[in-house]
Amino acid sequence: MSEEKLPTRAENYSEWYNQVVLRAEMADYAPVRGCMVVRPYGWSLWENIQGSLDRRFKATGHTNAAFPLLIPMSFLQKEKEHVEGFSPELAVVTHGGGSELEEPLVVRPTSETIIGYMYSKWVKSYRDLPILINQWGNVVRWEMRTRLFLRTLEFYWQEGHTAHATAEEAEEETRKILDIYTKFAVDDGAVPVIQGRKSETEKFAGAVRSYAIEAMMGDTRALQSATSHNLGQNFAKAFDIRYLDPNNELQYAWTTSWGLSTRFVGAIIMTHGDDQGLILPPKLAPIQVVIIPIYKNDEEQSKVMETVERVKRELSAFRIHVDDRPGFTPGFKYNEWELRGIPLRIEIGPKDVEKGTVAFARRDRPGKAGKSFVQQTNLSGQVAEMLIDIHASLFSRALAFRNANIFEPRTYDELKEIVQGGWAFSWWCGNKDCEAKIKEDTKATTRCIPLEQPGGTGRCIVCGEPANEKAYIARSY
RNA sequence: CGGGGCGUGGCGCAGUCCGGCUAGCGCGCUUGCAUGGGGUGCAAGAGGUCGGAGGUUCAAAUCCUCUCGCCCCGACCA
Repeated sequence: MSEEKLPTRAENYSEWYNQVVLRAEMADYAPVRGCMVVRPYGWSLWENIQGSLDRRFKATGHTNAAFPLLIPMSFLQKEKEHVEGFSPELAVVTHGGGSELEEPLVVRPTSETIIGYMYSKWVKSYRDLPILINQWGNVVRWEMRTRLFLRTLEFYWQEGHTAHATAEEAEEETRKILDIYTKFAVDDGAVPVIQGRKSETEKFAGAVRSYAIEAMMGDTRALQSATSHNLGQNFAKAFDIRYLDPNNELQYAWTTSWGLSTRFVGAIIMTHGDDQGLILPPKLAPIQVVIIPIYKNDEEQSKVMETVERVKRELSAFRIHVDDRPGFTPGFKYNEWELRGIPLRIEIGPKDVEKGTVAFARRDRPGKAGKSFVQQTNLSGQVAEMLIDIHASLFSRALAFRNANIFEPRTYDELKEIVQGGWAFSWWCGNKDCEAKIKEDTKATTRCIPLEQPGGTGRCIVCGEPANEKAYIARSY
C-alpha cells in the first residue's frame, strides 16, 4: 500500500474506484490488455456470491454442469440476431497443435449456442423437459474499453440455460430467476435494485424479452447487475430443440438464459464504498470480523492474546481474522482493514482485559461515531446483532441515496439536465428513435421499463406521443 | 479504429527541451533498536542492461529512424 490517501469519490470517482480495487487487493491488472487477476480477497468475495446464488438455484431445482470453452464458429452464425450482436467482440482460435483449423473456434462469449446444440440431442419427449442447468465459468468478449470487474475481456459468471415445453413455463422461469437475483442482491448484497424489462435496443442479442436488475452506483450511474432472458423459440429453432408432446405432435421447445457476473463485485464496491475505501456487506464479506490486539510489551501481549484467543473461539461461527502482525501500529491496521471493507472491527487492549470489555468499530460509521465498548459477555450474540444492523443500514442508506437521485422530468430539457447527475423516470412511447435521440443528446440510455408501473398513461418525454409505460433513463456503466 | 498521454529498481516519479561525473528522489522491501488505544521513529542495507532494435557521436536515459506495449477520451458492451 503505497500512497496513504485515497482520492475522494467527489474528486475523481473512477480513480477512487480503481485505487480501492487495487489497494484492497481485490484484483490486479494482468499482463494482457483488458484482463484482470482476481486476487484471493476478491475471489473469496466472489466465492461467497457463488455460494449464495448456487444454493438459491439448487433450491429451485437447477443443477450445475460444464460445457466447452471453445465453440465452432458456425454455431454462432445459426441465430441471426445473436451473431450480429456478438461477432464484433469474439476472440477466435484459428490454429491448434501447430496447424490451421478447418473451422475456426470462438472462445465462448456466452453459451446459448453450444448448449442449444446439446439440448437438441437430449430433448426428444415432453418427459425430457424442463431442463434446468446452470454453469459456472468464464467467458471472453473483446471489449474496447475495460474497467476492473465492470468490463474485462474475460470475466467469470454463472449462466443458466433452461428448456421448457411451453411459452408460459419459459416466461415463468425467466421471472423466477429475476426474483432470485433480486433477493440475492437485497438480502445478501444489501444492494437495492429495480426489476425491469429491457427495451428492444437494449435486450440480449437473440432474446424475445430481456429482464434485468438495475442498481444505482455511488456516482448515480446505473449498473445492470444481472439479466434474465426469455429466448422464446429462437434458439430452439436455430438448434432444432424439438420434442414430441403428449399428443405425439412435434413441438419446438422454449428456452431461457440468465447470468450474473463478477461485475456484481463492482456493484458492491460502488454501492457501499466511502472515502475510506470498501464497505462489504456482512453476508458476503470474506472476513466479517477482524480482531486487532493492542499491547506494548510481552506482559501485556500475553494477557491480551489470552483474551483474544478466547474471543476468537467464541466467535467461531463468523468469518474472523486476528491481525496479530508485529511491527504495525493499531492505527495502521484500522486504516488498512477499513480500506478493505471489513464490516466489524474488534479492538482488544490491556484496558479491555482489565474491564472485561472489547471495542466495536462498525465500518458503516467511520471514526468515533461507529465505536462502542461492550461487555465480553454473549459476544457471539452481540456480533450477530451488529452484523444484521450493519446490513440493514447499508441497504437503507443505498436505497435513500437512490431515491434521492431519481427525478421525474416534465420536459425533455429537464430530462437532459437530470441524467447528468441522476436517473430520470419518465413516460416513453417505446419508439427506438426517441431512445436514440436521448442517447445522442445525453449519453443516457433507457435502463429498464420497471415491472412496477404507476398505472395510467402519459406523453412520451421525447416526442409527446401517447405512452403507457414509464422507463428509467440514466447514464450507465 | 480515431484523438491524447506515458514507458527510468517492486510501485510512484525527477532527469530528456540544451548529450558529458558513479542515473537520483519518495514509498515499499530487508536487518537492528526504540515505539504500540487512529496511517510510528531512528539507523544501516538490498535492489536499475533507463520498453526493444538500429543509427549519429569521443560520449546516448537524453538526438534521429523503426518497433512493441500500456493508460486516458470517443464508437461497442454483463
